[in-house]
Amino acid sequence: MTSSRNRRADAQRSRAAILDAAVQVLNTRPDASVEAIAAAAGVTRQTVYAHFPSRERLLAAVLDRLTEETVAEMDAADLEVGPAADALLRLIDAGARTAGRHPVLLQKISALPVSPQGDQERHTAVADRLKRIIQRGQRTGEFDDRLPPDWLVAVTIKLAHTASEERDAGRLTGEEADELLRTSLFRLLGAK
Amino acid sequence: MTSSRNRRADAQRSRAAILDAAVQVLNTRPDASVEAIAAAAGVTRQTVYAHFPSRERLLAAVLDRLTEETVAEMDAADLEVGPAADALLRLIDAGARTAGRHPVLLQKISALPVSPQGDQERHTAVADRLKRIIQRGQRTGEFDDRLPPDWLVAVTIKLAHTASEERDAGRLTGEEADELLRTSLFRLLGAK
DNA sequence: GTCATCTCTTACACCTTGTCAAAGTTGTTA
DNA sequence: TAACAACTTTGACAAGGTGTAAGAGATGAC
Repeated sequence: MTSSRNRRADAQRSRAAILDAAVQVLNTRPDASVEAIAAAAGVTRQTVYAHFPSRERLLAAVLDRLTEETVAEMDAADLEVGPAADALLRLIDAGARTAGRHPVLLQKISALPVSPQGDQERHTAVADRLKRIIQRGQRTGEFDDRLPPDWLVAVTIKLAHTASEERDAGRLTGEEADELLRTSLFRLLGAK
Repeated sequence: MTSSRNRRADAQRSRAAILDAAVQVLNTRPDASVEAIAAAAGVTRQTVYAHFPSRERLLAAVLDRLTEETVAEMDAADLEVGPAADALLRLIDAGARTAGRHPVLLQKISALPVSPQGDQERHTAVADRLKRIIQRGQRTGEFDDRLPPDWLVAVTIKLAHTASEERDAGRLTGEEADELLRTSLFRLLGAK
């Protein structure tokens, strides 16, 4: 739904290089300067400003890119197929995998002053897919339907984050985190 | 366990004024400059630096103060008394009340580059109280004991945050949020 | 090959953090 | 109450960040 209509191939390459560099640099140093990002992209700071009007908008574009990545990986996971519980776990796994590739970035940047509106759009992109699975599970009776889907969506995302954090902090192994997350989710959803 | 040994009354007043101002200013503008905070405290920027070696340490001190506040309110809630489920709800209520007084600040600052160590200490202060209740509930059979207390602590905190956010975002009323939180927590804890 | 587009260089204004030194002021203590 | 130490203020500085601007140079598109 966007942008690059009639842009020179040159410009598109620059934009992509900047975004790539931003993802990489910000992932190890979330407060990196525009200068540093430009340098990593092999470009001048002014060129960055030619593509993104401000640092904030650049960060927003980075988040958009990561969200697209995540959504794509989720959509490759055949969410409409099989038991809702399995689809749910596949979706969470897809999300965790892409998020795991950019741990620092997602941890630090997501909580920063980006746009509240864009934040909403990014959120709904993945939330919608989650909601569809939960609703399907409630329709088929796999999940209890006494809790509203929107609430369960929010809670599921938070639980997944919790599991990731506990694993990253070394308080749980990967298997422990997976198991606890699965058990907790099923209790919440009233699965089975 | 700290600091102000033999400090002039003057200095203590300044320090308190700075922290008060910081809480107030940062709550409406989380990225306020040290200058702005100093001005709100009726003090020069250099005076702030006389008390706190850096902006970061000032923010850490602010978080410490809010944590103390929260912990105090929690300890006033008779957590060792009555059914664990009730104590749990009282604790969450105490936390939500103090956190509700500084919504922006807690939302934005907590995720910022403060110290990872101090962050841990702050976290354990409230987590310990939560953990004690959960363990008591598991001992008495009020709660299921198949999930480890540390995990349940982390999840409970996250659920409480979720409820607050959904309420703040206008997607739930206060009562709805309370009810959903209660139901979800009890499912997770295997209450009853 | 021309032209519009994109990039680079250089430069600037402004803000913020952190540091320093010297001159004030105020609390404490004798 | 006088003297001293502790605290605050004023003024100034360096370093580094964001955002803007103009003009010269390079390069893709047609």
